[in-house]
Amino acid sequence: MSSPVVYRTIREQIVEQLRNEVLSGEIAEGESLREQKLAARFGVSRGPIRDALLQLTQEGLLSAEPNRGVRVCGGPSLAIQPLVVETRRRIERFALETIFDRITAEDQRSLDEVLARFKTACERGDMKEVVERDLALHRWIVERVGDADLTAMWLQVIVRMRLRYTRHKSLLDSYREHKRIVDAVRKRDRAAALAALEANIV
Amino acid sequence: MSSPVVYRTIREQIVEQLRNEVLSGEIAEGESLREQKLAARFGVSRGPIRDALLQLTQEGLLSAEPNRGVRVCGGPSLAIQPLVVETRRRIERFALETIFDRITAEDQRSLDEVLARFKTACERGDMKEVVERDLALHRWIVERVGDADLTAMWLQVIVRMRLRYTRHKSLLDSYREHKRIVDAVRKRDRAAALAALEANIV
DNA sequence: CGATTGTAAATTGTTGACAATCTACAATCG
DNA sequence: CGATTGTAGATTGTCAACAATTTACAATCG
Repeated sequence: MSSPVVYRTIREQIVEQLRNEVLSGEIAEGESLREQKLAARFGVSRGPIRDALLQLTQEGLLSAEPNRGVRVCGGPSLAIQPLVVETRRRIERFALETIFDRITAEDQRSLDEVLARFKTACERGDMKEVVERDLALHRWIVERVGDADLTAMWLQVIVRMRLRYTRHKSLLDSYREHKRIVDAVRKRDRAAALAALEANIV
Repeated sequence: MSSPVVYRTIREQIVEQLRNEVLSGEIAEGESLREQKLAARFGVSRGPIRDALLQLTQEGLLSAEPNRGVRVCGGPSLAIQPLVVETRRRIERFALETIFDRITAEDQRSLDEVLARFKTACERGDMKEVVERDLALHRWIVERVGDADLTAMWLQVIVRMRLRYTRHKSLLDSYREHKRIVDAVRKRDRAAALAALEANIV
């Protein structure tokens, strides 16, 4: 889980790069993405660009229309945030309950590592990385269940969630919330872990 | 909503055809789908086939691995069905509550029409069509909200749900459950509509 | 002067070809 | 005889080119 990412295709790399640029706001909402320009930028043919755009469209980050290209979606819908939050809570709660009794020492090390990276991101105050590392911890929990359907549902929910770091005085507050989760898992305190997890998802 | 479907691209057509074949079991679980064979079968180039396969992979029906093609996924995960059912219930309940006070006479006509089609399918006993028409009614409710994020989340849940018609003595029981929803909407009885909707999602 | 038509450029959708990777099987080795 | 290597065919990933559609702007019409 902490192994370096190995890319098998050009598309994977482009998907990840564009996804990060959209999520970080580097590419503005409403902006059109041009296949040919992106192909020139990445130095590849349009094929994998099209694939990447299609994937990100399916993921919910982009919005496509036949013959008219794709646009970056306006951020997640405000109207459904309560439903998104609740859904995410239930998915992650389900995941944590499912894996709780099978957490290994290696799992704990992975969690600690993911948490440490999150701490570093919070200390740096790099919002892009904070978001990435925050979600990485939650993703770790969901993926540990080993059910592709669960992971896929979670992903579709997470891209539609408006993360709110403004509720913290400092980003390290967010780190502490996550630490509470990881510590409770270490102590084998199920109730505390679940409570900490849910408290973090607002 | 009852207007005929107009395809803008070859891909759209292929997506729909393949999706139906997968959902109906015509293409068996675990079976590999070959781009070149499908291209020959549909009489088109591999491009739109690739696009269609990628889309269906993102939808959760297929499973892809770089350089190794795609396979039809084993049906929805059993382990997460309770979560799927609950999630779907909450999404649809949210949708019905949201639209309840803005149902127009035209909306009611659409609902009646969708319901009539479902009744016909149940009478015919054509399971493929039953499923399709069953979901069409629920989809109508969700889409009526007019929030793309909500619809997308619902779609990702619905493909992971194992529909259970075996709980009925007859398919017409399922029709009657749906009729209860539509009738309650007609009577403007919110509580009854919500109860009927949830009773149908098991 | 607003509406309509025509045209060129930009862009997407599709096609066919080549490169890269995988699979299956035969031949060789220890 | 099991393990390894080599080869051919199948298949996917990518590329470049052509066809189809859209966009933007100028010219023409009423």
